[in-house]
Amino acid sequence: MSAFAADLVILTIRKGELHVLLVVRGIEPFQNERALPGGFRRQGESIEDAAIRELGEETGMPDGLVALEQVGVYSASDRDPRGSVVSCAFLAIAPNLPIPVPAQGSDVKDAGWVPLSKLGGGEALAFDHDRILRDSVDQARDKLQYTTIATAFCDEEFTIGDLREVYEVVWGVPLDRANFHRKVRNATEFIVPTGRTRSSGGALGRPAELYRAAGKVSVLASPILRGSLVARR
Amino acid sequence: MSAFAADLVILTIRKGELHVLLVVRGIEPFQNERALPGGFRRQGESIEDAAIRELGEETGMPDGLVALEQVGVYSASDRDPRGSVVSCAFLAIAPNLPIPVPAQGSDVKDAGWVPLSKLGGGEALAFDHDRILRDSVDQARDKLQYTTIATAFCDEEFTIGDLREVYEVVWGVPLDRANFHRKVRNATEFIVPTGRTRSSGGALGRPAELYRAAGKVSVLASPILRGSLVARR
DNA sequence: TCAAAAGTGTTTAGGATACACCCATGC
DNA sequence: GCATGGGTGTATCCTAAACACTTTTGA
Repeated sequence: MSAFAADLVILTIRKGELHVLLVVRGIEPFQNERALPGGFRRQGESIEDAAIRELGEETGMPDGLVALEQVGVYSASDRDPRGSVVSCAFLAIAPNLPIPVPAQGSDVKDAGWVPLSKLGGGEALAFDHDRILRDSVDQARDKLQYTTIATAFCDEEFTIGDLREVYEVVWGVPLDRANFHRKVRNATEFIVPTGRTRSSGGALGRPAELYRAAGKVSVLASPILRGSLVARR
Repeated sequence: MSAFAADLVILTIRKGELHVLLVVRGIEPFQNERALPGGFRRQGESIEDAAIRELGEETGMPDGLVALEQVGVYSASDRDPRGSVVSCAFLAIAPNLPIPVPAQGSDVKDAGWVPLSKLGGGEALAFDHDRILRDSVDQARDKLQYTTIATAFCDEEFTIGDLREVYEVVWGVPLDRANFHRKVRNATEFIVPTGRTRSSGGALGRPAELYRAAGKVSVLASPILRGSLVARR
């Protein structure tokens, strides 16, 4: 039997740490084990449609909440004990996502945000999902450098501080505040000012200017180099 | 009916121009029209295995001749008139490839190298292969900037002039010879000298030092910026 | 000895770096 | 006022850019 599935790596930042959305499987194989959300494609569905549908069923995330990006296809013949299952992995990075709630009658028992630091090494997930998760996070780290994908981690409107937090959390290094500000401010086709500032929010200090993404995710003419913006002290 | 296929975008440089490997289909749908090589996955095969097998059958390229890289999955429900066919697209870039020869009994009538310049816009290829080709070439152009993939376009041993030709042909711009030389020579984890020089080859002038790739294709710490190396005159 | 291609030197300009220093707000 | 985070100024350093120059071969 040959089947086609989608698996999703949904990343978000919570309390200054990178989290991934995981489910606990309610059925065999790998019952009661943790896995990435995902499932089988149905007739007439594109694989992207299947991914969005499964995300909604298994975690309650509404359609259109996140933009999906393909990571790759996983088709090793031994990746699923049920037989030949080809899976397409998708990556999404989004801010302030709600606590997931599996739909009644779905194949999962539970769903929740798990900090990546709590998954260190080892065989933590079902199927080849450890590998898929690692590839996806690597892709996210690389893409921060040379694309404008970081804006997808933020709200519609965001401050440069919000954007910097994305880089710091995903890269795991502190960046120089002043130089980061200038770098992204001067980059073309990255962020555009809205003219508003963030008045409320409980944050201390001077209100920050608000920006929005300049357009679709694109390749940066001048990359945000990881090595060079790291703060020394 | 749902089926899973692989399509291949094989690029090479011939006479200073970027060429793609195309076939003429021998069966319906799109009989007698040009398409990318590719075909259906068989039981127990990974999708990569299927891609390599089809490449051999349809164009006579031996196994292991090229390293394949995933481009993406194409699964729109109307992309194939036969019904629901999910295709995974692969990209390979390689030097000095032979003239293709379709195997007897394969589904293609002919195979050959076609310069990209002869395909300008329009609906030149079967299925959604125009789209797949465009996405693949875009990916190759971007990856030249921030990965060491250009070495995959060259032979096992190559000169810096060979490497520069890859950039110039794929990007379609002339680069400053001297600055390109220093940039790639000083980049870490890109190229390593072999100590030999290229004596023969019919080329005029001083023999060039030979290099080989430093390792697997990786992300460059300092990207080869397209805009900045372009020669002005 | 001449043309052709490889490789190196050198000046200059612009951007990155590492800070120091102001600005605006809540308490 | 003062702590906190946002924003700007600036001296220094480093690399990219432009192009002249030298080296090594074949004819």
